[in-house]
Amino acid sequence: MSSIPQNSPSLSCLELCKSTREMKQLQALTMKTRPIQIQLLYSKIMSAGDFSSPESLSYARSIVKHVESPDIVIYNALIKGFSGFNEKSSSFEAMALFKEMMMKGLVPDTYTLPYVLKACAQCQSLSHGEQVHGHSIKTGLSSSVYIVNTLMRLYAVCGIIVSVRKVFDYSSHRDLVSWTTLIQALVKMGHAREAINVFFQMCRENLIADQRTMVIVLSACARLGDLSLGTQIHRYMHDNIVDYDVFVGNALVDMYLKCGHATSARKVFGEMPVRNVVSWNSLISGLAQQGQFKEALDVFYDMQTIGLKPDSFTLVAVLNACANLGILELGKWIHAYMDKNHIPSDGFIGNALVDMYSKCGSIEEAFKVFQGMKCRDVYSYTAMIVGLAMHGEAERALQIFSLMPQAGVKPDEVTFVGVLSACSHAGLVEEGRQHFQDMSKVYNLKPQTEHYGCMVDLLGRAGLIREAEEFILQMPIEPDAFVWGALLGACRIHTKVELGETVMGKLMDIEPGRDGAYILMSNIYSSANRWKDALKMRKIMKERNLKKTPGCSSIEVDGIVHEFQKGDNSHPRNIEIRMLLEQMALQLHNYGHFDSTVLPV
DNA sequence: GTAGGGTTAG
Repeated sequence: MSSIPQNSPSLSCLELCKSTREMKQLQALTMKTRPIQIQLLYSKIMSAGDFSSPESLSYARSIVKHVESPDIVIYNALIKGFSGFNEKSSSFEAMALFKEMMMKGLVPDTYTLPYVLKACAQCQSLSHGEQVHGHSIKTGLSSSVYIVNTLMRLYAVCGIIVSVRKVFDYSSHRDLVSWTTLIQALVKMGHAREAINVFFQMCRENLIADQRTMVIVLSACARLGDLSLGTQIHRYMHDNIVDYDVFVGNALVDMYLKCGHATSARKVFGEMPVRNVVSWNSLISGLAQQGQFKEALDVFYDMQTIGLKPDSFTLVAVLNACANLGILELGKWIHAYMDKNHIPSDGFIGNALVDMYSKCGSIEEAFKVFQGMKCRDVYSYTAMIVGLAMHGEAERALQIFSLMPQAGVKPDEVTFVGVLSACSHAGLVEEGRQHFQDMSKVYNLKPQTEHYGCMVDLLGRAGLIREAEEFILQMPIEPDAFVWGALLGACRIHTKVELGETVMGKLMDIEPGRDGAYILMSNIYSSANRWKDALKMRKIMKERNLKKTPGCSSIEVDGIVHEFQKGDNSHPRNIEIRMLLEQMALQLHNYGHFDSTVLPV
């Protein structure tokens, strides 16, 4: 390059270029004249840093093909450029360039390797990454802390925690980024407790965390749902004067909610000097996860009021709240909003939509969304199957299930809860048995108590009480209240007093403080005309002051949500509602329906 | 010119 005279006309023209387009024109001219100037031109393009689009990068790459001997600076710049896009083809290009430079005998430096490792990480290309790792050891570059950290990152995204740990343990230089990357990798792989231990170890080595470390540590606390730990970390931030930024604030809001402390979450949220859409999403979805659906919607309305545009995370959380409150109107509004803003009903949001429609009683709308989805994953299928089962459409639920293998979607444990409950509702004993068997034999899934409970329910409803009992005795895991409860339910339907009493004993051992079993048992006695015993059950419940599971329901009429709790008479139109309920119960009674749960209180 | 951050479903 030094051979080019400083007064070269093309160089001075180059100084005047203001855009890639102008440089392209100049390049067309120079290409024909002196090849060496292409390299100069190219260096200029590099320093202009116009790599905002893959197109401009490809263009730069195409120029390099004309350069006789590109140097390491050019390769580094190109590899950096291609590794800067979160796209597989770009990452592959970066890796190809790395190979190319090696073939040309150029020796990568401490800048090259982090760039190319970033590309490997982006497309989770472990084999390429391992080659680069090997290369770094051979050339002695592996002592560079940047290379150590990008190697750890690579193994972390590939999910190989052992290798992350190895690189960390064997490296002579570690900095805050190394520790943070290790902590992050552990959290990601579900070892949150260990991540926290590593954080404390880091503190013992007198390193002070910064915001990025704190965000990850807080996410570990959130995963653990450990409030006292989370609070301790919050205090650490105060003591070490770790400044809040919006990321830290969001992580705190999320942590407090996942630890079940909505008050602190709201306090942090309220004190945040800057909030973004993620802050709002954390609060809304966190409240919904805590079962505070109405509160979640109130926050959503506040967000609307300040004019902040919801994103797909917001919409998923709001749909979740709608589903649980049965607010079809708002759910439909969200759907319309999506259409208007060209948000496709795919992925998380499509699944949330299916769930919302089916829980709000619009099973056909749910089906429409499900059918219109471009890609369906196990969540989509499960939501649809569970929804159909809930609506008593067992045949259709099982039909959807049968489509899963050909779609290449593997059912999981929750899918089978849907499948088995569909069989149970439809009384499909043989089919249920088959699916239960397939669960472990074909799909290699371990049945959990929910699945055993479904089977007991299935057998029990069908009157196969003895078999249901044996089924429980043969369980490889400890039966819980769900399983015994299913058997007690069967005893109620088929008036099995003696067995009911035995099961009742088991349930009292497991869940002595719950009222459900007493109510069922009392109903069993009533069915057997043993009124005295039935009354005794109710009396015991009162005496022991049992924790009542509050029966709760809600309905939305003209945009207003009306919530009802068991024994709650606070609704302004309570009297009218009670009268209507009584009439309905009477009519049901006249039609031969004697279920005590619908009789007037 | 190099590395580490938060929120979503059945």
